Amino acid sequence: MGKPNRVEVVAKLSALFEKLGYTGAGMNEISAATGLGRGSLYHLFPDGKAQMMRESLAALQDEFSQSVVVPLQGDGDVTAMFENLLHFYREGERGSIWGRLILDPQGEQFKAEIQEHFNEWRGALTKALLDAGVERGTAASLSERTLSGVEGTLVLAAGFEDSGALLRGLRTMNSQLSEVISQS
Amino acid sequence: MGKPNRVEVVAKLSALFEKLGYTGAGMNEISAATGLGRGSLYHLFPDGKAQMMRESLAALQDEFSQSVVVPLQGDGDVTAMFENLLHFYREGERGSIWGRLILDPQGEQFKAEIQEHFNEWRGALTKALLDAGVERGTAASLSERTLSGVEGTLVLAAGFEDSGALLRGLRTMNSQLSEVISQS
DNA sequence: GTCTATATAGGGATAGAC
DNA sequence: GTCTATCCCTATATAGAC
Repeated sequence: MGKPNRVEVVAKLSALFEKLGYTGAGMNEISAATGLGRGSLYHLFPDGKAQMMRESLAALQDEFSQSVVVPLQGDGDVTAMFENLLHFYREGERGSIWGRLILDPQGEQFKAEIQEHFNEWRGALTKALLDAGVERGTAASLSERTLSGVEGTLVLAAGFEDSGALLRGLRTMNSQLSEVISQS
Repeated sequence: MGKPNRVEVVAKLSALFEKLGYTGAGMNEISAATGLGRGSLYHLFPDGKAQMMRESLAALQDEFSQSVVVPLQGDGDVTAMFENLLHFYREGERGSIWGRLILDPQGEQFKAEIQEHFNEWRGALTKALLDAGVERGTAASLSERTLSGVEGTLVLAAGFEDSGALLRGLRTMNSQLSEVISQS
C-alpha cells in the first residue's frame, strides 16, 4: 500500500458517508473503509470527521455537477437530465447524501453545502424550462417539484429496499415535464 | 405535576422524536421534554428508548390514520386528502418521522412500522384512484409518486427551513392528480 | 507518516436509597 | 414511583513513541 492518494481516500470516504450517513459512519468504519489508521486519518484531515465530510461533499457535488448540471446547462435536455440522474444514482443503488444530511442530527453544520447543491440543480432546471418556453411560475413550481420528487423517491426506495423505484419515479416525472414542455 | 399520564407522556415523546429524530433525541432531552427523570422513564418504559419510540410511532400512525387515511377510505376525495395532509403536517411546521427514520443510523429496527405507514397510506390512495376510474397501472404509479413527492417536499422544506414549501408542493400534486381523475 | 494507547465526552441503561 | 449516582460502552480526538 503506497502513499495514500488524497483523491482516492476522499472517494472512499464519499462512498462510506453516502451509504451510512455522517452520524452513522464511525471512525472504526472510516478506518476500515480507507485502509488508514487513526493516525494517518488525522494527519490527512486535521479537523477530523467534519473535514472528511466537507471534502466528500465537495467531491460529490463536483461529480453531480459534471454528470447532471453541466449537461443540462449545455442543451437544456430534460429527458437527458433524468437519464443522467439515473446513472449518477446508479439505478437506485446509491442514495442522496444531501437529503440524508438534512435529516442527520449533526447535519446542521453542512447546511450551506446542502443548499448549494439543491440551488445549483434547481437553477439549471428552471432555466432549461424557461428556455423551453415554460411560463415562469410553472417553471419554478415544476423544478421544485422535480427536486423533491427525486429526493422523496430515493428516501422511499431506501425504506423499501426497492432500487427499481428510482427508475419508475424518474420515468413518470420525465413524462410529466415533457408534456408540459411540449404544450409550451 | 401529578401522576404521569402515559398518553400525555407519549405525546411529548412523539413531538420530540419528530423534531430531533430517534438518534438525535438523547435521554437528557427526553427527560427535559417529558419532565420525567431517568428513573421514572425506565419505570414507564422498561425497554428504554426503543420502546419509547415504538409507542410514539404507534401513536403517530394512529393520528395519521384518523386524519388522513380513514377519511380517504370513506369518500375517496383526493383533494381532501391533501388538505388533511397539510393539517397533519401543521402547514409544514412538522416533519415526517417515518421518512426521517428511514435515514436514521439506528432506524433499521423500526422498518416494519415504517413500511406499514406507507403501505397503509398508499393502499388507500390507490384504491381511491381506482374507484375514480383511473387505470390500474396509472393509479399505482400516481400513488407512489404522491407519497414520495410529499416525503421529498418535507425533506427539502427542512433543508431550507421553508415551511411554505409544503403548501406549494401539495397544491401542485393535487392539481396533477385531479386532472388525471377528471380525464378518467 | 503511521502506530498504539489514552484522553475526554456522551450515549443508554442500571442499582439501590428513599 | 422517583431520585441520584454510577456503570459500561462507544464516540471522536489527541499524544507520543517509532
